[in-house]
Parts: sequence; structure tokens; C-alpha cells
Amino acid sequence: MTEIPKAYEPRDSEQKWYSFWNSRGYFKPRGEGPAYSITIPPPNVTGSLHIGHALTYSIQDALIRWKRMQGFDTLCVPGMDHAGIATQNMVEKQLRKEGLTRQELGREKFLERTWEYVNTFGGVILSQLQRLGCSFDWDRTRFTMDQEYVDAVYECFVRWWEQDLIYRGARVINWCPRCLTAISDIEVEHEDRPAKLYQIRYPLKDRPGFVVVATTRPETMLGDTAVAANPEDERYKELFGATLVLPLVGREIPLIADDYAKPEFGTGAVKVTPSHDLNDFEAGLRHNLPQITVIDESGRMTEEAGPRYAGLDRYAARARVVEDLEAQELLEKIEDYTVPTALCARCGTVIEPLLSEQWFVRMKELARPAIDVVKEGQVRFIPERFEKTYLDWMENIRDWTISRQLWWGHRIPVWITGDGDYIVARSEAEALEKANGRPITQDEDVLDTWFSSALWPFAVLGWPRQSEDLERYYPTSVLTTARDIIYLWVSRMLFSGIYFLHEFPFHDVYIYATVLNEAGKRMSKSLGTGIDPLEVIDMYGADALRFALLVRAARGQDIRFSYVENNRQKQVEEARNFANKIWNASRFVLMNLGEDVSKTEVKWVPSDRLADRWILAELNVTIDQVTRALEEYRLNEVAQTLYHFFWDDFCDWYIELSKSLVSSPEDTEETRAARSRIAYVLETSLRLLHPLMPYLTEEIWQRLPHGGESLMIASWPATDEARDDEEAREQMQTLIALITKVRNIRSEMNIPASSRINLHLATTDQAARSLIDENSDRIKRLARVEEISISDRLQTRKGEARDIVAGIEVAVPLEGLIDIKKERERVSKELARKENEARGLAARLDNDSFLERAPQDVVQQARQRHDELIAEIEKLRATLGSLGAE
RNA sequence: GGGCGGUUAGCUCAGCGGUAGAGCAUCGGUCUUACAAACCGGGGGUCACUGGUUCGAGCCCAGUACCGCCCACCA
Repeated sequence: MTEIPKAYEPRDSEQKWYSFWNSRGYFKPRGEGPAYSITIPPPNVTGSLHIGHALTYSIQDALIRWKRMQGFDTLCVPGMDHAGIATQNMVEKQLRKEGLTRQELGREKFLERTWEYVNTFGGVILSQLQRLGCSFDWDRTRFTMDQEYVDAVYECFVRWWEQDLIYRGARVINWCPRCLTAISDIEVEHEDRPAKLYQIRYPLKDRPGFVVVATTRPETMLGDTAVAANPEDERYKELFGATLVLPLVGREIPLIADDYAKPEFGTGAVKVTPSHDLNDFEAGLRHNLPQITVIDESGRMTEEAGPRYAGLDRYAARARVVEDLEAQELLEKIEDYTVPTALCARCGTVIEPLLSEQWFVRMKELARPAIDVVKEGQVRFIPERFEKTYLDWMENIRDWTISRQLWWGHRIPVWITGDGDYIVARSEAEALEKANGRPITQDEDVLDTWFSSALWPFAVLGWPRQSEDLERYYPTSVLTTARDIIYLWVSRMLFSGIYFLHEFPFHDVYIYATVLNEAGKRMSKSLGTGIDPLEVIDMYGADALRFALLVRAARGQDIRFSYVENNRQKQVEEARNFANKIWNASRFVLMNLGEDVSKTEVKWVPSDRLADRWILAELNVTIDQVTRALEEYRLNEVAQTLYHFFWDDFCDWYIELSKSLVSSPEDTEETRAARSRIAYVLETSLRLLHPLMPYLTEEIWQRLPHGGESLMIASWPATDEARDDEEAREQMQTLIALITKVRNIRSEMNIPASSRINLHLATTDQAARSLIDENSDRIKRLARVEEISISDRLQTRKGEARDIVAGIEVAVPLEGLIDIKKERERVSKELARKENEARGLAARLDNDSFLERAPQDVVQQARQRHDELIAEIEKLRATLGSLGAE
């Protein structure tokens, strides 16, 4: 057989096996068996892989690989999102460097540039996902700007319009003066910022005096059309209906009664600016107030603000207004104040609420069934707590602003006729037809990016066509996504899926952990706090990265992930070391299968040996735990369980216990059987590990004798009740405890590893005796012992180190080399530990309430343990006595 | 202002009713021919704080403190 390198070298394996899998078509659905499907959250077309992506796609790939091995007809559809505003910003940034603006370039040229940009830099992330090992069906890759997808978007728009679920209206919306577009409520971020609260005097017209109003934005007063106070507010009862003179402007405005003014705030009077505040807008509608727009789309004052202010930036205008009010002694006071400031989630610019005509989706009706499917448990959130997050939002939902004053995106499928009619159509041709000869122009705006994302799970499967994929793979099985897009995306897929397909788009919504940096902050590439996953893959391998992430993927718990100490990633190193451990254990097995590996049958040959019975039982338990954990999305438990089984049980004990047989030069039925068994346990472990570490496991599997083409399409191990073996597990525990105790004595008594010792054991327990008898060779090997003797009780002998474990007395003759002082210390320590435990148990057993109320098996267990301890303590005291007093 | 998480060994985190676990780090010992990216052994924790429930509480309940996240039209 060929030489196997001493360490696992990821790079070659990764390339080799990825193209192998791909060329064999394993990433495609097999077309039979129950369906299991995932439409992956489409990354932004301009994005590149970051650790958060690495985590979510590792999870999804692990799930899909596991289900594939279980025999499901698995489909994982990848794709990209055109990411309207984000992508447009990127291109605009590029233009800025050339000293250009998009307006100068013009719409058509700008879109050409954007497509160019997308074609050059776009989709990088998809190829990066291939390096991660993702087994997605690349032939089905979708982009939200593909013609088919555009058709779906238009179909959706038209149908909602026809059902009166889309409307056009003037409303105060969130306007970003930098991006020059409306954005939806959830694209606004709030941040508390220190600012000022200004109290301004509004003089009364027909009598002396004034009403004082408070505002954080004095410049908007230029657009005031009323002042409001609460109808219950005694201070203003007399004044309702009175006319006020708006300072600086001179406009006469009424004092109105409206209960949105809260008496406890400031003076209880609030200025009303219907064009620049949502509340004021709504109050304005209630009271029929004029709407005067004083701030324009770029954040500058309009002509309507008056000649003294027109053209000024909103902040400059604020300063001038304050100055002017002060000059006229109309400023009552200015106090420091913290205001929750609305910011554009994309660029951080302060949002300007602006009265504007936009397109909206009416939400109440759409939301209702999407609330029900979650309440009724048809769609389930994991972890469960996010269900509440989702429901709270959905139950208080407001209409969705879907138009964006951008160029990159799905142009709104609405055409306007010369006489002001709106024609909504699936295409320009259809619109022309409907226009009946009237000239038409298409609405300038595009749709919110999330409008198209909302259709993802079914649009990628062919909707609105009645495609086979749709028939077979919808609804999908699970959506794995980040918690910050529960509102933006998850909710919208739910209501659109239910609306168009009459069925929810996925059964499970698994909210994965957020990856944080060392400071506990969300990892962000733009802030320079990110780690490049490709760098990590280059250094440690894709499997190591995957495992490092998955072993931390507790449900919903954030993951802190960072480079520490000279660019070393300790967390990935740990996983890489595990990969290497798997590699070397496999190397050991392979090296012992003989010249012709294929001559060995990988199978479980029944055996009475304790170690065999034990490892089979442990393997069975492991299969059960891992499968169950996968079913419940507890990926960390999957990883931890396998780590423990493979390293501690298989490597540290089973391989060591099997070594003499397996690596014996003889070729007998017995040694062949032992080799088959060890290969079997290894092979089964590889199957279990494959979803987490696909490359490494395939690399090894291919070197093992196997009947299949690839581990990727091998079957998932099943549990077998007949393999449960409590007795073997208990006996093995005793054996391990015994060996560990001897090693402990050796180490504490400074016995060199090279020197062989003898061992005297004593027990009256017949079962323990035969356990020792049958396994004496293994004890000798693992504890580095020359001779073992067993008797009923130990004779008192000088110069021995003594202890007791699991009821077995242990004595190691030290041939005069014993350091009495040291031995006394060691035994005292052991004695103290046991006495302490016994005391605790005695106290409990002394407590009548415990005896009465605790379950019988708990009491029984405590009693048994206590008695064992007492016996052991007695023996240890005798030992200590024989060592002489202090 | 409301809601949700977190607080466990020096670090990163599991555990979530029966008197504490892992990896790393640390200390001591090993080239024991699969693996020094390893092996063997050790030390290290009043499980944030205060009350309560319970025979028994990191684990359940109430409250406090600090950290983080989400939501929010109080000018």
C-alpha cells in the first residue's frame, strides 16, 4: 500500500473531492425518496464570504448531507440577491472616484455599469461556498434579476394590485437624503443622540400672550400648520380654536385639540408639521390641515420655507431659525436632550420624514394567515423564543412602502398615461395594449429589494409556472437564517408564500447564532472586525473551519470568534487538531489492514471481548444521540458527541485495547476479525462525521475497502437495540478507572515511564476478579505493568503505594524507592476527598425528608455509594496507618 | 420606554433539578513505532448578587447589577 502522510493535508483533498462529487452529479437531487429541500438565503450579489456566512451555510450543508445520506431526495438551491440599494451604493461609490454621479451618467448608462459591476465582482461568494464544501445544486443557481425571476416579481405585483393589496398614496415616509430614496420602516435604525429641546413661543393673534411648544427640530416650524394640545388639558381648554401667529413666517394657524398631544410632555402643546412628521401627518388628516413641505429631498429648505431659509441645508436652517427666534425673544429656553435619532440602515444618514407619493402593500389582510400558521405550529421557530418576536411584529404590522427611488432593481410594473391613469401590467406590451393607444411612460421607481426576496422559496422553483420542482420541493423543509431578518425577510416569505401557493414556504425556521468578534460586537467586514474565512480555510482547511463553527452552534447562542495571539485561531486549531486525530487514527487502521486493503471486510464480526462489546454499545449510543441532535438542530451537540466518541472512546481506549490483536503480524481468523471490527467502527464514525467534515471523511473513506462510489451517498448509520450493552459499559468503566488509578500512582510517585512495575490487586467480588483476569494483558499494556497478582485481600507490606478504586484494592511495590512522605501525602489527599464525599452523603441519608421524599432509586444510589465509600475509607486509613504517623 | 438574551475554571464555551464538564492556557512526566497538531497524570470554580420554591438549585420563581441585541410616532 502507498505511504500515508503523517498529517492531514486539506488542500489536495478539498479540490479533488469537490470536483469528483460535482462531476458525479451528487449535488443534484436523486429524484426518488421523500423530498428534503432548502432554498438558501441568497447572499448579496456584491458580497463575499464572511464568518457568518460560513456558519449558516455550514449548517445548511450539514443538514442537506445528513438527509441525503438518510435517503431523502435532497435539493439545495443556491442563488444571489441583486441587493438593490447596497449594490447601487457600491457602483455610485465607484463612480464618485471617477468624479461622476449617476445623474450625470443617466439611467441607462448607470444600469449598464451596474450590470458590468455585477458580472465582474458578483457571485464571488458562490464560488467561495464551493470551497467550504457546500453540496448545492449549482445548475439551479438563481439570481433575483434573471428574466424568469423578474416575471415572478411582476406577476406578484399585478396580482396584489388586482386584489387591491397594493396602493399608491401620499404619506410621510422615511427618506434618506443621501441615498435619495424612500426606505421602509425596518430599514431605519434608531440611535440615541445628544441634542437640544427647544421651547418656542407662538404668539396668540387676538389677545396677548403665547403658547409655548417644544421641539427638537426647530427648522420644521416653518412648515407648521397648527398647534395641538390634549383635549383634557386644563391649561388649554379656554384656548382651543384660537388662532396663533407662526413666528418668523407670520402664517395664522389654529390651536387644535387632539389626544396625541400628551399633557405630561413639556408644556403639553405640540407643533404640527404634517409634511415632516408621521404623527403630525396623521393629525393633519384628522383635522384637515394643509401640508406645507419646507424640506426637500436632498435635505435643503424649499422655497416654501421663505426666502431667508430657502436653499439652506436643514442643519444650517436650524441654526438660523434659532438665531432669529432668539432675536425676537420668542425662544423660551433650550435644554439638553437625548433624542432617538432615525438613521438610514445603509449609509447612516439621518432620516428625513418626508411627505411623498409612494407605493404600498396593505399588510393587515396578508399578515393574518401568516400569523396563524405560526400560532398553529405548522411553521416552527427554532429556538422557540423567536416565535414571539415574529408574532409581536406581525400583529402590529403597518403597511409596507415598496417603492424606492433607485435605478438598480425591479422597475415598478406601472405605466402612467398622459391623462394620469395608472396601468399595471406584466410587461410593456401588455401595458400598451391596455393603454388603448394613449401614450404611456413607466413609473421611474424600482421595488424594494425585499419585495423580490419575499418570493424566493417558490420563485426559484419556477413559480408562477406550475413546474415539477415546485410540485416536488415546495414547501421547503427548513429556512436557516439570521435573526435580524426575521421581519425583513422571513415574515414576507411567509405571507407571500401562503398567498400565492396557499401553503407556507418552509416548515422550520432555524435562527442561527450571530458571530461576534473578541469584543462581543457583531462581526463586520466594513468595520474591519471581520475574519476572512478563506484565509482560515487556507490555513487550517475547510473541515476545520466547519467543525470549529458547528461545535459552537448552540441553538440561538451567539458565537465569539476571533484571532488571538499572532494570527492563530485557537478555536479552529482545536478543530484542525481533531481532523488530524481522525487522520492518524485512520492511518493506524489502514496500516494494519495489510498489503491489500481490499482483502479486509469492513464489518462487525461478533465478539465476546469486553472492549468490542463496549465500543459497539458506545457507537450505538452515539448514533442515537447524533441523529436526535440533528433532528433538533443542536449542531453543537452533534459535534461534541462525535468529538468525544472518536477521540476519547475510539482513540484513547478502543484502539489502545485492540492494538496487540490488530497490529499482530499474524493473519488468523482472530486478527482478521479484529481488523474488520476496527475498520467497521472507523467507517461508521466517518459516516457520522461526514456532514460536518465532508472532505477529510471522504479522503479516508476512499482509502478504506468500500462497496460504494462515495461516502457522500453512503447510508446514514442506524441504531440497533440489540447492540445496547449496559453490562459492558459498566465493566469498561471499572477497567478504565483501574488503569487510570495505576497511572496516577505512577505519575505521582515519579515512576519513570520506562520502568515496569508489578501490581497487586485484591477484591472479593468475583465479577471484578474475572474482569481483571480476562483483561490482564490489556491492563499490563496500558498501565505499563509487568506482573499482576490478584487475591482476596492485600497483605500488609512495606514499601508499597496503595489505593482503592471501584472496590478493588491496588498496591504497587516500589522496591524501597518509595518516598514515604510523598506517599502519605498522596493517600491523605485521596482519603480526604473520599471522606468529604461520604460526609455529604451521610448528611443526606440522615435527613428523614430526603428518605421520604426523594425517589427511591436516588436514595438507593446514595446509600450504595456511601457504603462503598465507607469501605474504601477504612482501607485507606489502614494504609495511612501503616505508613506511620506524621 | 417595552421585549429578548448573557453573566459557570486564566480564556472560549457546554451543562439546565440529585453536591460541577470540554478545549485552550498552566504545572509535572513521556520520542510508550497512528498521531508532539500527540500521549499520561495533576492543579484550578462559594456556577454575577439577593431572596424564595424544593428533601435537594448554575439548573425553577421573584428582584438587583453589569454586558449585548431587538423593537418603539411621545414632540
